[in-house]
Amino acid sequence: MPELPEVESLRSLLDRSVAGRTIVGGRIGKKPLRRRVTRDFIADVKGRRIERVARRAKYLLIELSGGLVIVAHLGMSGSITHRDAVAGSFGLDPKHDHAEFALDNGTRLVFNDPRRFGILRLMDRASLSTLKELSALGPEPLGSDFTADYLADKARGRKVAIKNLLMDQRIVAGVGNIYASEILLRAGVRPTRRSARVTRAEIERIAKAVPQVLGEAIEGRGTTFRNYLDSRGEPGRFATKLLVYGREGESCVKCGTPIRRVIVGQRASFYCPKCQR
DNA sequence: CAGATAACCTGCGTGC
DNA sequence: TGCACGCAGGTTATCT
Repeated sequence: MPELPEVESLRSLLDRSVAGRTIVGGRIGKKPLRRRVTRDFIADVKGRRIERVARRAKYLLIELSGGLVIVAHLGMSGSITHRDAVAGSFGLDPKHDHAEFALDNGTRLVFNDPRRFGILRLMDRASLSTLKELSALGPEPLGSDFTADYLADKARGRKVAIKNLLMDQRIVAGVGNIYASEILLRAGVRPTRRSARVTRAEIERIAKAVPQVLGEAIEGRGTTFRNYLDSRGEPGRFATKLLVYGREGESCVKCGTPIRRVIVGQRASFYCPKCQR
């Protein structure tokens, strides 16, 4: 479920709550995650300290002492919750807990993912850059190398719909289905437009909207559209700020025109036919 | 090569 | 209540 803002919110919560703690034990579930088989690496992380929690695109990087790092991707339905010894399961079905790390203060980190599209693996920090999934990623959307010039260059000659271009992690890393619709509303561009046909002025508006929308979502601690919860079991606050996503038939907040829903690249997309051309 | 499509999973809401 | 169906915030494999 999570896109960049949800992962970044998780990162910052975890960095404050578990950095400095030592992993004293845990367990890895029997069912493998679908995208990457998770071997039982509890013995390898036991006794190591969590130095910091970082992020690259939608990947969470839990850096451990001794040069190891736990790479986690939440897929469509994953979450990582930080629970104390007496806390419940945060409403998550324990049968989808795939990993649990016990910390030296009696709390634990739990990776839960019903659909098992996520990734959880342990690697050497030094070999992180060789990880295929990470090395293919485009620039961070909140970084200085994601610019209108860059986006214009990537859009040039491309027939793919602009919304698909924004969701292509090799172009820019972190935009997912919800925020792509929100970004294009703010930029005033229909999601179906072929990338090569998007004008320079529109590209500039999109390049500006990307960090704006993602930044505001991070401030709101992400979006809870259905049931996503952060590491404390709390929903994100950005859901109330979604202006088009999930609002088919509702009036556009800017002009009152009914919001439309179309499928672009197999994904539901929402737009205002008047505000977006 | 770019682009389109199917596939990987489980759960939930809807309508009959 | 049960059941079929459509839908879900991601990514990859496999076609044309």
